[in-house]
Amino acid sequence: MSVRGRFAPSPTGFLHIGGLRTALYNYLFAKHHGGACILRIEDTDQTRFVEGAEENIVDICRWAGMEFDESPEKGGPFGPYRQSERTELYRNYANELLQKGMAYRAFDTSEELDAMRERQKNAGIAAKYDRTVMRSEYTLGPDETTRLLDSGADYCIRLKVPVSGDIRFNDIVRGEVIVNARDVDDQILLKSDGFPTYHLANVVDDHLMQISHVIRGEEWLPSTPKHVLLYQAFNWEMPRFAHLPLLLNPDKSKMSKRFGDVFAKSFREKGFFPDALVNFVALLGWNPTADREIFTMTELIEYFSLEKVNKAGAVFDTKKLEWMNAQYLRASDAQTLLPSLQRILCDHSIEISDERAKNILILLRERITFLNEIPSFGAYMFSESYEIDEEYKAKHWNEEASSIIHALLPILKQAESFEHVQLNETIGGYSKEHGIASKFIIHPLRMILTGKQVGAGLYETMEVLGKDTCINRIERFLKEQGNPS
RNA sequence: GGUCCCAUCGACUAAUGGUUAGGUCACCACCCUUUCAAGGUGGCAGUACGGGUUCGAAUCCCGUUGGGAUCACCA
Repeated sequence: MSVRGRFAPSPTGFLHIGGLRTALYNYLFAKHHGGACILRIEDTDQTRFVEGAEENIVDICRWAGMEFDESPEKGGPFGPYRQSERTELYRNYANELLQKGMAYRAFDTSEELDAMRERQKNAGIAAKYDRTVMRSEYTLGPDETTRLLDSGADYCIRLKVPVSGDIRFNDIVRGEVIVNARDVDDQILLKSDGFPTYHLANVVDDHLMQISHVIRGEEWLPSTPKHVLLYQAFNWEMPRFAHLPLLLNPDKSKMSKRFGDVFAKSFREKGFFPDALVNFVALLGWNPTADREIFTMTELIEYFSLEKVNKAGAVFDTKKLEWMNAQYLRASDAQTLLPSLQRILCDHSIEISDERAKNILILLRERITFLNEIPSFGAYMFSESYEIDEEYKAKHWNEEASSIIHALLPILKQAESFEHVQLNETIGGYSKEHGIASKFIIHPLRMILTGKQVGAGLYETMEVLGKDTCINRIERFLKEQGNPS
């Protein structure tokens, strides 16, 4: 039987980084087995619908390098892939359960339900729907039920959970899980607005869409027994379950906005590369060998296995993510990065040639984490109005430095080549000839040319800056300093 | 609170009964050096606790403790 996985998010907001990892694991697993990964939108809660959420999910997954085999926009043999377009289906299946006596109608109002929970809380017992005392069709009887139905009263359909017996299933990452039916609530399957709840819709769709593996977050583990009961009630073959460990805040609670931005798009906006994010997130809860850190999507697919997924939750360490991004920044082909860099420069109203952008990129990328740091980190590359670090200047600009630079200027002007190797010879030669330690030359020069004490090698920097620019900057600086009065 | 899940350095993890418990991030030191990085070398640091089983336990079993998830006409 072929592997069919699914990512089934609810369009209630921007895609969470945890959601991205769930999508990724589904994708990696399906692709590893040469199977299909489908996207299904679980929009059965009309009250929580958020405009644009579905687009964001699709957009982010594509950005991350995942292309679904079947989806709302792409279609497929088991569509539609939006649950709100399948409501008729769920109603029919709910009715089937009603006929089989595996489900029943309940007429309680939310106030009555609240009161029930209040009573149970006061009595110190677990909150659970009590079909023998609430206004279910069992307490109401057939006549009253029919009368209520005819009068158009609101009702929902609940799952009739057995009063005793074990419910068990085998989870690929957790092993066998056993729950007693007495601890399982009579879950609502069909809401009074005619829409299904997650539980019904997800079981019906996973069956109809022939999903072989349900890979989802650990937060679904407690409701899985309900799903098992549903498969049994329909007499359907169960998919295999795999509940993924949670992504955690630094304090080990479920990763949330409390500790910063957790939307996948925020990481994109900050400037993380999709490959780096995917690489990092893949290694949160799974690791093929632990003797290496950098993997391409193709390699992740090749090595992925659910058996090696960890059980314990994983703290999301932004520092390590940043390190990884820097690794990608350094290892990536400069030519490939060029379009992104040009876009960033364009956003800063900087217009330079590809050739020059590439040189700057190669020069600076060793000391930054994000591509988008280049405009500010390398401000002196793009404008003559870069600022000079006063502290750095105070430290390295004095009479001696002044005379050195004055003496060096004509030499630089005469220099035939401004390639860094040549500059090394020219300036290094001057240094040797006059017995001046090169740092007494390099610091003042760096200060004048870049304004800051952090940056790439000076000769390389000068080469990229170009002879004219360097000479002009030195002359201008000397002029400004020379006549204080 | 009920139910369920989990437990190796600060963090991510490797070691599926036999290792001086390994790697990566972070941190510290040193080297390199032209500043800052990067890179290199080294260091700090862990099997939550208590019982079993076994010749031998991070690994299997039980308990304790701790953490987490979940208990909606949300997903």
